[in-house]
Amino acid sequence: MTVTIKDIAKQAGVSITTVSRAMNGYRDIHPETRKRVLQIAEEMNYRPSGIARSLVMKQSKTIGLIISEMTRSRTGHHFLFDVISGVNDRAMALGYDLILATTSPDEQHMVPYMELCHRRQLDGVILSGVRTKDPYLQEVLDSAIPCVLIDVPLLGKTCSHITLDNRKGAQQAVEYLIRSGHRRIGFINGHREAFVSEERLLGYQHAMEEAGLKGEWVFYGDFDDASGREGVCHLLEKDPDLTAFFCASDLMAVGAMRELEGMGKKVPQDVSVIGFDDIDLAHYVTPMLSTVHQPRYRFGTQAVDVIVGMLEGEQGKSVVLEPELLIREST
Amino acid sequence: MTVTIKDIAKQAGVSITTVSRAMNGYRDIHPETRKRVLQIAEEMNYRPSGIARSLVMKQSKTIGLIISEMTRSRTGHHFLFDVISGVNDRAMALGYDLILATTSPDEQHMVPYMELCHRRQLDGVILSGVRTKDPYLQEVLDSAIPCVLIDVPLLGKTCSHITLDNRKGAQQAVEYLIRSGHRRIGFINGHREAFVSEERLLGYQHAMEEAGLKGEWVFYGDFDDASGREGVCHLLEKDPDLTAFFCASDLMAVGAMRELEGMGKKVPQDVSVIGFDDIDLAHYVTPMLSTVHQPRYRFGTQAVDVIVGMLEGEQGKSVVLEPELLIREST
DNA sequence: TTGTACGCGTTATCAC
DNA sequence: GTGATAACGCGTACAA
Repeated sequence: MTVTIKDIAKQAGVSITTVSRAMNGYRDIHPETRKRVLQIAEEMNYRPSGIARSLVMKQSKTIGLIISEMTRSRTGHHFLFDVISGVNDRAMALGYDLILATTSPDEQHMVPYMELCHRRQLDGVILSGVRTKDPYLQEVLDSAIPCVLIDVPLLGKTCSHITLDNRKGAQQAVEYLIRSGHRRIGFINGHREAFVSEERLLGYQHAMEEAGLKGEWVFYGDFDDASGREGVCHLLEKDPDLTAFFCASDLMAVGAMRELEGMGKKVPQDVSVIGFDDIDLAHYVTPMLSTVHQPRYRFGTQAVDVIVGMLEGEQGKSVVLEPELLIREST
Repeated sequence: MTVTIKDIAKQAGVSITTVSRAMNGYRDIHPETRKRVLQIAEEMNYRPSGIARSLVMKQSKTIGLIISEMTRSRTGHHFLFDVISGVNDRAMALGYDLILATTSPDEQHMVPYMELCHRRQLDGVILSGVRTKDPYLQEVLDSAIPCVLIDVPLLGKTCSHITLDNRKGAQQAVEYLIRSGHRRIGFINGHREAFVSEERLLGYQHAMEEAGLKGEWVFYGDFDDASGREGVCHLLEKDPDLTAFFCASDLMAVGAMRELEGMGKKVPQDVSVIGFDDIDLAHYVTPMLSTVHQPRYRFGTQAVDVIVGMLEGEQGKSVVLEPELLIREST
């Protein structure tokens, strides 16, 4: 038997209205009464029902974190955990509960999405892992419920996004390689459906052009280590004289290093490798991987802040975090 | 304006009762009517409110995943992500929503715990990261709501747990080292407040005794790589002739390897190292780490299954998963 | 300062 | 087969 305000009311000899007022800290109530009510509530071990409250208040104090392809891609692991962690911490701190959900790209016809939103009356939603041309992105935009996209640059009245300055990050990495004397630099990118891939490519190209370097050695992988290996093979085949690789993920960078080792090339003596993300792995591998750091945890906390901002009437906005180039042993 | 069954009722010219029946697939309703109602619902883009439903049904179709010290310990990362992933997938598949929450050991006087349970009317709860002597464990046990503990061997009417056969896992690892000819084997354990630590110690001791080995070289760390390094120093100081280390986590094992390298010892030529967990990192480091595999994802899926089982009236039970020794390059 | 009464969106129990 | 109507637990005009 869960105890409700009605029980408390009876016990305290007042009406439920009074109990409700006491609980919610209204001032137009006799201090004596409030004290008594509060004490009785305490004694009876009363716990308010968020469910009932949501129903009448029309807001659930809940935000949803929807992740695309969470399980499928081993890749996401390192990135996602910190994002989840950040979202969770910030949401809790602000008094929101967090509902976690996932979609596969196939079934994400917005059906499960909108359904979840209404079913749980989500106050706001954070989307991660969405591909640029996901069919239901438009629906998200049209929807009235505030949402923030991670790494997808959509903007709307109730739609914000948060991302890293990927172009700048890539540019810094490549510029560093160039300053280190490299001229023939391969770029192992992520898949084409990721917005970040476009941006990182732009950064790569820009840095190369600025330095007056002509060639363009680009391979499209899938962010995982296997495609890092592929990338090395593929690019080296096109040009055996490459002396450096910039990879769009640490996992691909590690794969690249392993492949290079297998081919008898030393990192960083013979060829330099630089990654992207700065996952834990980056400083556990040998040689320790130079990389572009992403403040993943902050992606999460900021996402929540942006949502709450929109809940308070702010327009959708664009948050761009700063990358940070970390030089370790692989360059 | 969210559309409710009332709107549909009006539109269809029937009562809300009929609508409700149509939606929930009752049979005592005219096929024609049901069809019409369903179609109108579809047209109006109706989404049922789980909130309202929960209120009257007294069950929310929601399970909570409560993680202790999620952010604080970098250690948990690799273990937790897969657990979360498993819980999420299985919960979704079974029609449950997942609420994620965290506690710090300081403030976990059950207040936030029980509060969350009632606030969201959780049908069941999964706890991870709890330390053996957390004060509020008892409360969890007493509570009427079904819960399953991960890696804490409590049992009750509505309380199950799920864990690995840690003793066997440790034993297998140490036995392997012994079979490989090692006699002086150090054990770098996790902290004392973890149940798994006790079990792994037992496994280590058992294997040593079985082989008639007398010495016992044990160090208590904290599961992270830093304490792996410490462990090596500490134990080697006590006995410079140790030729192998069994570590209660992969992270500690990696730390141990790094420390050994720093001391000029080759792994595995001079000394063998074996870890526990089988996190991704294990096969990215050089040399690739031999370790005891934990089916983390299954921890998650099983946990959900157990909860649902209890929801259907089953008693609390104990699920023990099988470890698997993975031999790679560090031994 | 306090109480009455209504509504939030559903399901369930009755009648009809 | 279908429709009132009463819950579910809470917030809140409006009265008193």
